[in-house]
Amino acid sequence: MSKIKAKTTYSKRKVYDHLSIEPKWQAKWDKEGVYQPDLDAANPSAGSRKGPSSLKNRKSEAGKKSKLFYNLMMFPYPSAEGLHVGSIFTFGGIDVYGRFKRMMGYDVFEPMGLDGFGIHSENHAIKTNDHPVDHAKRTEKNFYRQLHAIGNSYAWKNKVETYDPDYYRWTQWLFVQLFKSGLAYKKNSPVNFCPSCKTVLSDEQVIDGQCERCNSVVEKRDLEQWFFKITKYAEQLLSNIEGLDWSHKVKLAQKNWIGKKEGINITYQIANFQDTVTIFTTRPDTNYGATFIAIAPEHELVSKLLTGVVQIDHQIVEKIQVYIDKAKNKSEIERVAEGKEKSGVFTDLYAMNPFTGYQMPIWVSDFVLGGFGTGALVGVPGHDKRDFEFATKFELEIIRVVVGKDGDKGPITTIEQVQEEDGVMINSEFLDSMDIHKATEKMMDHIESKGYGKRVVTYHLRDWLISRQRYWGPPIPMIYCESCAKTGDSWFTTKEGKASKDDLSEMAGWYPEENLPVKLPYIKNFKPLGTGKAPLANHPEFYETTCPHCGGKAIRETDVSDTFLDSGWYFLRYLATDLKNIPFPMAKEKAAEFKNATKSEIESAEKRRAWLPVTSYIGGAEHSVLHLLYARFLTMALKDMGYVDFDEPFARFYAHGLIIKDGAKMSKSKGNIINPDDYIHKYGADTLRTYLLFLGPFNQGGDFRDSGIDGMSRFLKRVWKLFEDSEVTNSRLTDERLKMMHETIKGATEDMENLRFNTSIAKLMTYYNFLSKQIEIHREEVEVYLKLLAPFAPHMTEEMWSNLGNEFSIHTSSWPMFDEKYLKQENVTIAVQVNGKLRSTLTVSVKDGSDKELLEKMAREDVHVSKFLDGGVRKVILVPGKILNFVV
RNA sequence: GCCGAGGUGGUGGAAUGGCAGACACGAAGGUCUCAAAAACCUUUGGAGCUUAAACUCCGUGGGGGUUCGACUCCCCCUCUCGGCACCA
Repeated sequence: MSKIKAKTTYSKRKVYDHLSIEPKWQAKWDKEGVYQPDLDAANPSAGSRKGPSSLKNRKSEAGKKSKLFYNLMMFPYPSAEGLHVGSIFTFGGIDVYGRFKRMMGYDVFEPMGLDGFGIHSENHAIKTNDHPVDHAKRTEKNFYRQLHAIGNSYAWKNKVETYDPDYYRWTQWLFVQLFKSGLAYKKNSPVNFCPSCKTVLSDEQVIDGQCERCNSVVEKRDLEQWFFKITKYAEQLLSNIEGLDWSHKVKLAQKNWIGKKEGINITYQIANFQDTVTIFTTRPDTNYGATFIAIAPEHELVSKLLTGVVQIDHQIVEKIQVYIDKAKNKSEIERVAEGKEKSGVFTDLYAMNPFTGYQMPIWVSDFVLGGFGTGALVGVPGHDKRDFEFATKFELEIIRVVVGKDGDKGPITTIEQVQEEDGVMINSEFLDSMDIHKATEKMMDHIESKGYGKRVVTYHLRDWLISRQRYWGPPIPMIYCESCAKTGDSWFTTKEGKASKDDLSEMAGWYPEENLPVKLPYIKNFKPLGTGKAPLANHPEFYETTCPHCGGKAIRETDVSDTFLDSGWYFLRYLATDLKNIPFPMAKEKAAEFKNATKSEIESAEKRRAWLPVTSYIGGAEHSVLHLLYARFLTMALKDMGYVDFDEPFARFYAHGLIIKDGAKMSKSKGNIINPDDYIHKYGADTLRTYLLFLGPFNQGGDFRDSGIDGMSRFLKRVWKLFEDSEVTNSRLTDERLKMMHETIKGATEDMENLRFNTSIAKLMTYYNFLSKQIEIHREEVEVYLKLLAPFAPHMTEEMWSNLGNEFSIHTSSWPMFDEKYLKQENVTIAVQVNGKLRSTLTVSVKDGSDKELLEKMAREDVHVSKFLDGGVRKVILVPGKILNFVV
C-alpha cells in the first residue's frame, strides 16, 4: 500500500452523480487509450500503464512478464432496436472478466465489432422499407453509442464491420483460398425455400419445417449451390474436441452434430437383373432377420427404373413415378408429421440375402433419407421400430433374431416387442447366443471376408452450403466462363491450379476473382426475387466481366455468401484492422506473399501471432454448433494452407446464459425488449451492469425484472457514501478485519476466475455490511474494496480512486492478493455431535497437541467429532472408539 | 424417441459431503416528517414452546441407498427447460 499520512480524507460530501461521472471517465479512457494494447509490442502495455500501481511494479512483484489475453466475445448483429439489456448482461460480464484479467497482470485485448451482413439485418431493412446500406449506417451509430455507454473496456481502434469492403475483401479472399484448395465446389442441391418470403432459407432458419419468420411451410427446391467441403475435416473436427477447454455440453453438441457412425455397406444382388443395391447399416448382426430393402426416392436405382435402364413392368414404373412426385412435393414438415404413417411403393424387384437366401422385396419409401449412408437400407422389422412400422403397414414378414432382457422368444407382433438396444442372438446360425455387440463385429468380419460388403464410416455432418440468393452479403468472388467450360478449362487446368489440385474437372469454366474486393453494388431493388436467383442477377453491369483465362466474355457469380462465413474468421481480423494489405497475423514468409504489403505490415503480421489463438471466447450457447464448427473448420483449412500455425481457434469457450423477459427471449416481435438506455440514464451503467450480473449465474441468465435494481443502486450509493463520509486512517488493522478482508479477496478472486459474478458481488455486499459497522475505515480497506468492485462499477470506482489521490487508472492497477496467514486459525473449533446431532462446539489448539488427547477422550464417550476449518485444518473426523482422521 | 441441464422460502438465488436459505428483492414493524418520498434500524422458511434468554421438531420435487453426517454422491420415479430427431 502506498504511504499516505493517517486520517487522509478526500473531497468530502460529494454526491454520487453518475450522469457526470460516467461520460467523463469514458472520454478519458478513450483519450488515454487505457484499454488499447499495442499489438506489435513484445510486452504490450495499455496507454496509462506507468506510475506507482502500474504494470511495471506488478511485473517485478510477480517476477515475470505479463501474458497476453485475447478476451473475445461474440460480436452482435446490429438490429434497429439497438442493444437490449440481455446484451448488457453478456457483454458486461465478459468485460468484467477482461477487467479482472487486466488487473491480474494480463495484457488484455478486448475488441468489438458488428456482424452487420446477413439475412437478419436484411430482413429488418425489408420490413421497415429501408435499404440495408442505410440501415447499417444508422444502426451502427446507435450500437457504438450504446456500447460506449455501458463502459466496457474495448480496444476501439480495432473494430470490424463485416459489411465494410475492407473486411469482406478478405472474406472473399478466404473464399478464393478455399476454392484453390479444392474445398469450395458448386453443385445442384435441394434447398429450403419459403414461398411466402420468396426466398431460400438456411437450415437454421427452418424451425420444425416452417419458416422462422412467417411460419409458412418450407418447400424444397433444386438449385445450383456453392458448398464448402467441411466433411473433409469431419475426423479432425471430432478428434480435436477431446483437447478443448470447452463445456462438456457444447463438446457433446458438436460431437452429435458431426455424428460419426461406424457401420458397413452391404451389396445385395438383385434377382433376375445384372444389378446390385448397396445399403448402409450399423447392425449387420440382425441380417438373418432382414426381410426387405427400402431405397430413398432420390436413389439412383429409382432413376434407372424410371428411365428404363432397368426394365420392369410399365404400370409399376407409373406407380413409382406418382409416388416420387408426391414425395417430392411433400414438405419437410409433412414428412415428419406423417412420420408414424409409413408410405412406399413396391418396385417388383427382389434382392437376395446371401445368408438366408431370403428374397427381399425392394421398396421405394420416403422414410429413407437420400443423403444418409447409401440412401438405401435393409429392413429388419423385428429389431427396428421404423422398419417394424413399415413392415406391418405393407404386410412384410417379421423375423425375430434377438432375445432381449424380457426373455421373450415368441413372434414379434407389437412395436413394444421390438428389441433395439441389447440382447442375445437367436435364429442366426453361427451368431446364435452371442451378445449383439459381439455379433456385430463378427458379422462385419464375416461379410468382409466373403466380399459381400465393406466397413465404412459415415457422418451426420454435411458440406456447408454457402450460397445465398440474397443481396446483403459479400458477393461470391467467382467468375464463370462458358467457352472455357466447353473446352474443360478452369482455374484447375492453369499452371497454378494444376500444381495444387487434381481432378476437379467438374469445376470447368470457373475462375476466382483475384482483384478483390468484388464490391457489392448499391442497387435499389435489393429484395429477394424468389426465382432461385439473387438480386444481383438482374444487374448485368455487375455480373458481366471478362474471363481471366481466355479474355472472352464471362459472368460473375451473383449469389452472396452465408453470413456465417463473415463471422467464421472475424477473430483473426481484429488483430489486423490497421493492416491494409494483409488479412490477419501470420508468419512473415506468408505475409510477404501479399501484393503491396509493406515491410512494417509484414512485421506486424509476424509479431501479432503472439495473440493467437483466442485465449477466452464467450458467447451464446445457441452458437454451440454452427458458428463454432465453421470457425474451427476455417481455422483448420487455414492451417493446412500454412496461414496460421494452430488448428483450434478458441482455446477456451464459455457459454453465457440469456436474460429473458417474462419467460421468453427478448425480441421485437414479442414486444418484450427492454431498452438499456433508460436504465443507464436513470441509474447509471455501473448500477445496470452490476445489477444484471447479480440477477443470476452468468451461465444461466435469468428473467429480467427491474424490481431489484433499486437495491443495487442503493448498494453502490452506500459504498460511495461510506467511503466519502468515513474517516480514512492508516492505523493497524485488527486481525478480525484483516481476516475479513482476506476472506473476501480469496472468495471474490475464485468467483471471478470461474465467472461466478453473482456470488462475487454478494461477497462484496457482505464485506460492505461488515465495514459499515466499523467506526472508521482504513485506507487499505478502501483500496482493496475499490479494486474488488472496479470490474463491476468501473466508473464509480475510478472516480473514487482518483479522489483518493491516485494518478493512474484503477483498471491498470493490480488485483489484491490474499494472504493465507490471515485465513489460518490457531484455534480450531470442533463440532461435537452425539448421534449425528450437533451438541456443542469447543475450541482446541491445533498446535499444542492437547487436542489429540481431548479428541480421544471424546471418542471414548461415544461422541462424534467432525470438522474443519478454513485455517490449515481441512477436516477432523472422529468416529466412536477411534480417531480416524486428523488432517492438518 | 435420443441426448443434455435442472427442481432449495413470497421472489431472484447462496452453500470443496460438514450449523441449509449467504446476498438481494419483496413484505411487516419502527425512527425521522405536518405528511409523503428518500435514508436508516428491526423482523422475515414452517411448526411448537417459553415471562425471557433460549430450546425442540419438520423442512432442498417423490422413494430407496452409501455415510458418523447428503441440497451435494449412487439407483428408481416424477415434473420443467434446452438441443437433436424417420441418421438405418
